Amino acid sequence: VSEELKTIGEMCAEFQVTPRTLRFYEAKELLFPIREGQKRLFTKTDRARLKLILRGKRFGFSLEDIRQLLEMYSADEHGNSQLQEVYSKAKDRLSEMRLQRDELNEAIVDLEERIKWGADTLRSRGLDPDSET
Amino acid sequence: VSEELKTIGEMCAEFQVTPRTLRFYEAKELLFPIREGQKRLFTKTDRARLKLILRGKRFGFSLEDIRQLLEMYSADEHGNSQLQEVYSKAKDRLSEMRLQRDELNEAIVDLEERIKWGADTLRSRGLDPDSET
DNA sequence: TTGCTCCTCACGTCACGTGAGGTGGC
DNA sequence: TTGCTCCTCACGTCACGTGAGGTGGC
Repeated sequence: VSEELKTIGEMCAEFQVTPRTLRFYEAKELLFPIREGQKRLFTKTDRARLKLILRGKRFGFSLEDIRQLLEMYSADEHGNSQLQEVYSKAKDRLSEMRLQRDELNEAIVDLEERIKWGADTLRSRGLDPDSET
Repeated sequence: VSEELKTIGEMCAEFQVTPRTLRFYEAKELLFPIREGQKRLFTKTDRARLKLILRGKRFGFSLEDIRQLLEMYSADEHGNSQLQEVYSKAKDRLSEMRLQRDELNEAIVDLEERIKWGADTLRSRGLDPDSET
């Protein structure tokens, strides 16, 4: 189809990243856009990989971790033990994320209390906590 | 009491950080250990602050963000306008944290699905997903 | 010609890691 | 003297941010 390849600008718009980030990922061998002279043209595969990269980053993986994971995905057909490893790493990550969510909830409650205290303190000094001044 | 003050080594053991990290936080004015000549002695207050620093970091806040939050927790001494400012910044942080919690929940659901998919794929290849090998 | 998007260096930043080389007290 | 812990530079690293200076096509 005519819209198979995307420019760096189109990629940035679609994935909410900067050009620097995409060039950086290419330098780190996470993406492999077609080179038309100097210009880069990103394929469907690049877009799929970028999606996984950004997701991996949200899960707290380093780019090097992600690069290895992407290699495993491409060696999908012959990589049983590799898939096992990714699977078990993902499970570890999941429990870490659940822990982090619980801590985050605690911290939110904690900060809410502190903010209430701040508002009370300001009011006790005759001030309006939420004034625009 | 006699165990009020802790050395950098004791702090590192208690909080699972390196000496470099504690010195770095002091340089960035997040911690204020007593200086006995060259040596540092960390107070109860430093320990309370470090706890909050490490928690903030797990939530992805920058050290500068955290420094401002810490001011909120010791805002008693500050003037009215200072307290106002810290109060409104804390409210900003709170909404960021709520956003982050929502994103984290999304990511958890996302990863749970992928893990299920991985387990199914492994089983379809006649493998036990949760084997120890 | 003017705008727009793209490019390549290459230095800056943030939060530390990691030696190098030295001090002080049991 | 030997170990141990502490210290101060100061360069290295990771994941980019941010100009500087230039190209190519509508």
